[in-house]
Amino acid sequence: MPSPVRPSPDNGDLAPKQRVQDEIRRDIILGTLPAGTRITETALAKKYGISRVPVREALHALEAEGFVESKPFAGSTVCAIPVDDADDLFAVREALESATARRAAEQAAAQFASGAPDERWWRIRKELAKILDDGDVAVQRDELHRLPELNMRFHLGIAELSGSASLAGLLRQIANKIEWLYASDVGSRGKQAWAEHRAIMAAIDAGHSGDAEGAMGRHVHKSREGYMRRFSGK
Amino acid sequence: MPSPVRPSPDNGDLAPKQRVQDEIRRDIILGTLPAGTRITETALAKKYGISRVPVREALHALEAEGFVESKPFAGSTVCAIPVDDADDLFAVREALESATARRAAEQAAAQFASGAPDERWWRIRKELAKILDDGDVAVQRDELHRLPELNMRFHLGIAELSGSASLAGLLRQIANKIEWLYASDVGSRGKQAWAEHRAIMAAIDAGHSGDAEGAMGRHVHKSREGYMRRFSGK
DNA sequence: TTTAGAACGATTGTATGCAATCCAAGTGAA
DNA sequence: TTCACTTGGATTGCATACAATCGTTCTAAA
Repeated sequence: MPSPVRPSPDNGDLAPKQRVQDEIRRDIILGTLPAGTRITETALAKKYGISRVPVREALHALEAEGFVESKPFAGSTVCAIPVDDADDLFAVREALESATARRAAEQAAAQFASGAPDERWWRIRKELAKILDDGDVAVQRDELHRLPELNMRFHLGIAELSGSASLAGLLRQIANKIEWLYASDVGSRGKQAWAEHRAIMAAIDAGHSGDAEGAMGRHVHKSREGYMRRFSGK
Repeated sequence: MPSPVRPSPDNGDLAPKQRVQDEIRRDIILGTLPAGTRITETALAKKYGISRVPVREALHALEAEGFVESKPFAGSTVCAIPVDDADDLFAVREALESATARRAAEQAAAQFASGAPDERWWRIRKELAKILDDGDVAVQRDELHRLPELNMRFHLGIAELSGSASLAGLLRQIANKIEWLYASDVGSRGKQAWAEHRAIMAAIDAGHSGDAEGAMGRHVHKSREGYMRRFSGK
């Protein structure tokens, strides 16, 4: 049996490589490892009590994700927060998520049309339902610190529902960077943003691809404006 | 001295890991390794005469790029060509490259304004000049098979010129997938598309960020329409 | 004092060996 | 026949050992 409750997602049963990768990424996003920090495989291996090999693979993956930069035979350093790219990243995200929402709606329509229920589709759909419920509870109880993670899982879930692995992969990358942009100011995207998720989900469930695309586009656009207003002062 | 001419980019002096990674990606894009092909580390290690470790890292990188899919303890398989995602990938690329072109123009303006010349900037700018010249020569001689690679290098070069590592990284990912979409039909994007590159470069050099953004956006949009017309029959 | 050059330490890159895991074929009894 | 179980092979995941490379520092000569 898994532990009944996970206060912080420790992922104790994951493969060491994945565990280390998630841990380092988290440390970078939360600022525990500030930009410019030098990272060596040996030090991390000792810290986590494992060999260099999984650490090495984790670091390479994080390099592909844009969190660390490594030079051959010279070690890795933590990249700078892409704060200058914020507006552009949001622009790309807007195009990307509009597409995933529309495709998710198309998938939903196909799902209800054909009599053959797709196991995978229903699993994701049920998970999204739970995410929405959890978010509503969090809003009611004013536990806004839980929203960022739930928000990310919602958007990635929609991407999964779209059935497109390449779009979902791209979104994962951008979502990580945007989470990094919000840094420690995590609890501020607010209740209004969360409320919009229900409308997006409803449009997808109804199979209204145009509505879903539009709702998601406006939703992301508001996020973008909110961010730029608060952080960039524009 | 490096070999004077490289008929096909063999990259004989790169690190084994990088070499293998590029080779496998190329085999996948060109169709030598069709979708669904099973890939094992041992087989590749024997094929390239190296150990499993660099092969393993190359495969993980290709998984992050979306070319192969691996399951724990079960091996990897070549992913399917994301042909259904073509239109969406082009849409994302349009947003992305509009941003890189605008930022590249801003960088150019800053470059000419301040008296301090940036070594890196000029290196990339000179490389772009050479790419443009090579492309023109290829067009004049009707060697259209050379255009796809030059085209990719031009667009990635503009991204480098933008100075944004995160945007450049995203474009690399999308560009790989789009090259995959064109598959073996590589020589067909035509002379007209290439001619537009000069106008984009001129707008960037002039520091006209709006013009650069617009020209690049229209350029990519035409590519998108061309692709969808020829391949998707829409 | 300055500078060219060599030697050293630190770090990554690669190779090999072993452990963990999964899948499928085979085996036995109901 | 069918189904549960075992068992074997194949494959990846990890640990350890060694080789290649880069920066720096120290030295010695101009």
